[in-house]
Amino acid sequence: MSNLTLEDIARQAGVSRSTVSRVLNDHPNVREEVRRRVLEVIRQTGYHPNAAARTLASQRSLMLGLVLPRSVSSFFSDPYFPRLTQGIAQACNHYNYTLALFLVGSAEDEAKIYPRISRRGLLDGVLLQSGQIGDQLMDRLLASNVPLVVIGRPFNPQGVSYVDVDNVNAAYNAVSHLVRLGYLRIGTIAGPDNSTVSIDRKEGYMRALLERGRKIDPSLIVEGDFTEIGGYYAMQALLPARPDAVFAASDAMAIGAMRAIREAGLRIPEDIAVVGFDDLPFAATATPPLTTVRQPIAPLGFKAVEILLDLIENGAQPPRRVIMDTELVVRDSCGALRRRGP
Amino acid sequence: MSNLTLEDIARQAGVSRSTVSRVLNDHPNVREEVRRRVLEVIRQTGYHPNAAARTLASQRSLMLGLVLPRSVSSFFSDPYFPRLTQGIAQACNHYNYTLALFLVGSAEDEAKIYPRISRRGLLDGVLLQSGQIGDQLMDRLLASNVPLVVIGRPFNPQGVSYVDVDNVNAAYNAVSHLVRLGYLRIGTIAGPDNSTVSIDRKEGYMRALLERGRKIDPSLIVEGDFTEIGGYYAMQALLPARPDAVFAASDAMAIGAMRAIREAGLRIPEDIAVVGFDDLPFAATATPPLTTVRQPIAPLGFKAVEILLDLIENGAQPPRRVIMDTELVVRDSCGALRRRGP
DNA sequence: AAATTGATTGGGAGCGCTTCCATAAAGTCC
DNA sequence: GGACTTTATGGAAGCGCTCCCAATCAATTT
Repeated sequence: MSNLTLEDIARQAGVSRSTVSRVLNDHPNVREEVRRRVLEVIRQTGYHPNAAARTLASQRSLMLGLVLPRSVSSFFSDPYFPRLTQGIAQACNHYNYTLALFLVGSAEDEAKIYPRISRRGLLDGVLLQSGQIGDQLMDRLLASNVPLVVIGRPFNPQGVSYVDVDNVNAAYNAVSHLVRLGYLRIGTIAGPDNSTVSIDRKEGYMRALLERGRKIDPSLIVEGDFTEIGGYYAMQALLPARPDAVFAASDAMAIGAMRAIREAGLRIPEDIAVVGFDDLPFAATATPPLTTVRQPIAPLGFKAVEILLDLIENGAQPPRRVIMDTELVVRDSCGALRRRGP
Repeated sequence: MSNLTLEDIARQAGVSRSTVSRVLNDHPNVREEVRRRVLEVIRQTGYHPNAAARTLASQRSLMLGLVLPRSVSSFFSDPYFPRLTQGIAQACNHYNYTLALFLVGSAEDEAKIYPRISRRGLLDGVLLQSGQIGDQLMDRLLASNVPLVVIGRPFNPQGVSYVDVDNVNAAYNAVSHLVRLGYLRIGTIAGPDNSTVSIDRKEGYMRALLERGRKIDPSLIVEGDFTEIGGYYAMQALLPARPDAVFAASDAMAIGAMRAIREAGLRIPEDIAVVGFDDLPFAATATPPLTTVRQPIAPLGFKAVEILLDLIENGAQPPRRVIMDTELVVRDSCGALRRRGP
């Protein structure tokens, strides 16, 4: 269709290339009549400026990268990531940026992807889902000087801009709620110990218990991997410890836990109460409906983009930090609607 | 870090720009010793070629676009899309392409996104999830002459390359299975009538019944929207027609239907058997485990990329078509394991 | 030994845009 | 009404790469 160039448009509109460029970029100082004439030619010819040429000349690609590291690339088994991606994509649309998606599936992928990310002239900035502790990717990106926003607090946050929710506090509130309802043996299905999310949520769990003078019983703490099936196995491992309530560090794990509880012939919440984390759509329609911590996943992604654009515009110093609020959504699975706390 | 250019590398290695370029692009006819010397300088300096300049000079961006149209942007509520995206991303990694993701969330988004997609010099090709019938996007893309592969048969497939599964046949097999099990009032929760997937699956449903001399009872056909909640409401609408089996056009809807059935105080599969479509991970862990049609979602995405690269390489004529196989996965929800067919 | 071939290398012309600078035209001021 | 701004436009120099073409030189052929 259009192998047209600025030059062609300029000729047809009887102006110079510069003027067409000004029109294209909404620069002031173009006579209204000229602007109209140029726009008309553009419309008629169906001209679209060449992105690569623009990027090369202006040194801005209007493109952001979203990197989902290997450790989380089981990924699309947890609806958290699609939601996040959606929020990010919305923000990109809104601010007229293009989103490049990098799913790191393997070490091999990582080797291939990294040069592409750090290649100059491709991305104006990078969003990185924080992964495992010890993941090299963040350090490499940081070193490459690309504007970078991390989603989820990195283990080593010096100089890094990131967005997150206050996981400690959120978990603290959820578990406190169980304590108030009078449960005595409250367990937790934590995430893998090598991520800050997991650590923070477990921390909140422990703090809620300790503050009420409860002891921490290690047999009531098991580790899952944020997936349904992981929660299922974790719950099976937890059952012998006879918990009367469980705080799962993700909704997916909570659903798995509920399946394990039912299969063991126990009732929710009468025998074991369950609280999750995320408030994904299926939490509300689970049987029974899941009490859970709502975190604003898509808004988190949206905000991350806004911060990234700020970094691109105004430099990365000082690092920006945004902590978003969570909310405990009380439904049936915690027994609050049936039981009275002390 | 690197505002280095080819020129700098050339100077440091004592060769010309051309030679460095040859090394970078694995051209033959570079003396082994020179190649090594150049690579060493590149390694030492941490040089990465500028993507925009490359694209501009070579007229290839090594970037593909994935467009998910508005009609499916409820999107991440159905795990189908994440899976598909994953398959596509894998293929992109494998073939060293970068993936740009375009989630069309609104009419406004579409207006903003379309120019970006058709802007020359950004994408070498486009993957489009087929959306509603009458969606303009495909026609516009087709008209813009970008290499294009559609995922899911488009309503008007002339000249279009696409990948799909044989939905008619897959549905036919699923419903035939229910017929063989002896169910007499087999209903279906179809997808919205404005997409080819829905039409094909409904077609397969009807064909399976008609071929066995059954009548089509319109009250046994209701429409969902491929979501869990849509399936839930559809099932509620279906209950008065007293079906003894239901074929849902997606697993998400099947899950919703099962919830509605349970809430009505009926048992699965004793009172109503359920069959889904997709075989998403949660199908296996549903209660009872869901009998469903497995379609190779990620491989479909992978294949779509391969076809697209073929189009880019060898031209779009003739259009390529790939239909992948499905498989009926028999679990508990259809009652096959308890009941004997005639 | 002259001619031909083939493998290497360098030079230079773009790719299609942005943006700085110079220039021209049109106001503005006392 | 001349000196000075302000506004609008064109020209040209890149942005950093690829790739064609010509040049060089060694190896091979006749």
